[in-house]
Amino acid sequence: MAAVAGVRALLGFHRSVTLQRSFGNIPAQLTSTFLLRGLCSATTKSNEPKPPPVATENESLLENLNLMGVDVKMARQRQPGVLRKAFTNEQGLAKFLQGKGASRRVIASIISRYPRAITRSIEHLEQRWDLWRDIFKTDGEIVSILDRSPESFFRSSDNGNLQKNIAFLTSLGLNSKDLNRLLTTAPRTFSNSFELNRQMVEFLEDICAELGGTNPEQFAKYVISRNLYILIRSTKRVKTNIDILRASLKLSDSELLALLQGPGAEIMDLSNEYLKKNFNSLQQRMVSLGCRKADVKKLIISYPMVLYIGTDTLSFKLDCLLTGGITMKQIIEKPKVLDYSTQNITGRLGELQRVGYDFQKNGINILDTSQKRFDAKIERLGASPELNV
DNA sequence: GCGACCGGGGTCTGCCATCCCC
DNA sequence: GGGGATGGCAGACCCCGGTCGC
Repeated sequence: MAAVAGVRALLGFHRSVTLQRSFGNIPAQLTSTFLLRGLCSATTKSNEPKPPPVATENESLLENLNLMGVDVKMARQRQPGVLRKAFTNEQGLAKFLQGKGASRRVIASIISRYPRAITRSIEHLEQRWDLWRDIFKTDGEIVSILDRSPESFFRSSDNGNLQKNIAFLTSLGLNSKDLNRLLTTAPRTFSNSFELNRQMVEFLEDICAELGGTNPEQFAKYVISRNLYILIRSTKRVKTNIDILRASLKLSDSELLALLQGPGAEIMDLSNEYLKKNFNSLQQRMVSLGCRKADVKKLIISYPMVLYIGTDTLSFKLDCLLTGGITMKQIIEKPKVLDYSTQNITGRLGELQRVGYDFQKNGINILDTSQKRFDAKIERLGASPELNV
């Protein structure tokens, strides 16, 4: 047993120092094969080097990962094949990320959640990092995204594709600030194949042209900058949503175009079923409150984000507002009040009730203000109660 | 000074299915 | 057949402040 432990320790040492130092331009597989076979042969008293069994996990790799604080159970669950590989670069990866400012905890978490990260060579990592640094000012920003979404950085081994994506998105007129926001918010966009991103952009341009728009390129750019998740959705999903909106609201081409190149861009990526469910639920509720279908259309066109709110949340918000003395007509005229959290709405209604605020006389705009402005208003109302009635 | 209107910013991954290559 | 690469899906808001007109 002691001998085995010694070999593992030696193997780990070799893996972490000798081997990784030269990982750069040499394919990971070749480098590790040599070392592993050499060690195995030295401990089995056999002249025939034996490769590790194909279907079993690499013991020294498991040991290394455990020492690094990796959740091996999670890694096994996510990508079991990686643990069976004889040739990996976990120490090289760790060293690389440490050099970029990642903590031990972050590195372990990254590998636990996306084990394939340890199959990337140093050369690949350096290239990819440099490409990301074209968009971010500091290494720290990239580390925080890796911590959040390791898959976005490590899933693709094609740096050329990443380069193409950056060039393509830049060619759309997206500036460095837009790219920064895009990569921060929806990093998966940059791991998409260039072709997939191009298809979505072309799809958006086609939609604009079909609806009679005069500037498809501008339209696509607008939609992307307004909805940063659009490029990680399928064209099928977006198309279905557009069809749902058109049919449900009975929109003309120009009305639909205006909606999509306005606030409607933000709901184009919702799941199709969710969008339908929320629309039906909203319509049902509004009709039951005596609204006409035209009112539903008016509300959605002026505030499409109402379809983003889950049915239960929306129902609760409406209940709060209605029982607080606000009418449905007021909500339709001023739907942005639904933008605020239920907690915020209930809190403000309570405050306003306390000072005797009259919504019929003063309207409901007070609910759509920043907390600072709201507090200042409450203070004034408290000092001069006659203003409320 | 105040209210109304409006735009913008933060946040948003982990998993499964499929295809393809070795 | 195994594993890598990639496509696609579900999940489901909140808040702030600039500007302008009165």
